[in-house]
Amino acid sequence: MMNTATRQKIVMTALEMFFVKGYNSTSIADILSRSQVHSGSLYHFFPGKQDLLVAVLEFYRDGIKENLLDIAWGQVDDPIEKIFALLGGYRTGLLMSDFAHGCPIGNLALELSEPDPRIRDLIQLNFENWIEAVEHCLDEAANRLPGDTDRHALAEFILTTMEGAIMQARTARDIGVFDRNVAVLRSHIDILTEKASAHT
Amino acid sequence: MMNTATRQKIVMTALEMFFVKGYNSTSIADILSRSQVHSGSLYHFFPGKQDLLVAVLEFYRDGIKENLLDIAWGQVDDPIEKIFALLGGYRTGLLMSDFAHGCPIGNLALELSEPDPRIRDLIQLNFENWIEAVEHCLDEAANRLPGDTDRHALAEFILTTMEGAIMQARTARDIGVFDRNVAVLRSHIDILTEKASAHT
DNA sequence: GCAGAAGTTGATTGATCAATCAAGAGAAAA
DNA sequence: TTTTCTCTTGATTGATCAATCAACTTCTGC
Repeated sequence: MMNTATRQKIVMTALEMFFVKGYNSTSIADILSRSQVHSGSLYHFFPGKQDLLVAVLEFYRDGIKENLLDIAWGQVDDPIEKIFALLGGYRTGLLMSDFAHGCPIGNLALELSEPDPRIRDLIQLNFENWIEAVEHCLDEAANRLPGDTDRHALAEFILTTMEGAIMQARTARDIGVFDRNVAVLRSHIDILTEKASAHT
Repeated sequence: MMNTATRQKIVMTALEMFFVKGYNSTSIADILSRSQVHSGSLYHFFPGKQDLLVAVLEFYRDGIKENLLDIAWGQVDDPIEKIFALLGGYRTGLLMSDFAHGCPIGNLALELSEPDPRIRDLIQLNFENWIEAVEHCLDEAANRLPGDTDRHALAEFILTTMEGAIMQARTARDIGVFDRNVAVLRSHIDILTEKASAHT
């Protein structure tokens, strides 16, 4: 796959606009005017709007480590604190954007009810990568959790908490909802670690 | 507010289409052809598309008890089981619609990032009513929970779990994700009730 | 029965949408 | 230099969008 400067500019612009305004509400004309590119160039690289979304999701998938995990985990070593640092990254995103940025993938997941299979698979893959990263943290902390803990299910549940907490915080425009949700999750994980340490 | 047969037919059709296809992806023409109503009649009752959405959200708000809670709780007395019966209702909706129906309000909440204040307030109100209903269940079961339980925060967390679980289940088209999420929530609440009973 | 209000019809409007395409510029290979 | 391929330009297309409106019918109060 070629990657000229123009192509990259289009993908970066589309990424931001799809994630803030949503896919359907972002017009090709929006992307063209924002990125200072003409329609012919866009359609030279992408057969249609859907293919542009595919490129955006592939770009996001390939950048999850550098652009999300490494930033959130720069200062953190403890695997369980890494999980909450990740959630804290989304908290910061909410506050800094005045609740405009939530979870890019979550927005698309609900907006595109009957999407192109390529798109559904990429959304699913982005979820799976996120879950896998959290699950890896839980694996690192396995000795602090009860032996029968289903760590994959717990990682899925942490994604669930993040997505639901963002949804409610954005609607209420109140970070308190987000914080209370994370606090309940924290208490659940605290209980698990206490249980595990009591059994040793 | 008047409520002719035509007006109601429009609201019911819009309700279903907004909730399945989303607001932006549902055109007025879609609603007109499905409801067998002509555009002049629609615009006689509603100044614009946004006002139709307002009417839909008001209708949903007013019907939450009869159309959601009473149905889910018909056979259930135990307050904690009522909560899981409510979640089971969404599970059934997912399965029966082949993952087309999720949570109507959740979809709109993420789709409309910068909505009309009336619309944002109505979405928020629908969330609050749902949380309040769950919180009332928790209040009924207060003696089975630890004394320091923040029941409002826990009710918010249950909404979070429901929304996040639906999002993931729809994306994966797999009810297993939903079930695992609910199982983790169930284990959390079980731990709380065990804790409370140990202290008496 | 009559007048005015409420509701209906459906062709039509202008805006905006995604997408097209012919013409040409620029770079690279021969 | 000539040829070939990649990339850019921007006017244009037809489809679809939300919304309008004047003419018409039905209902309601008197």
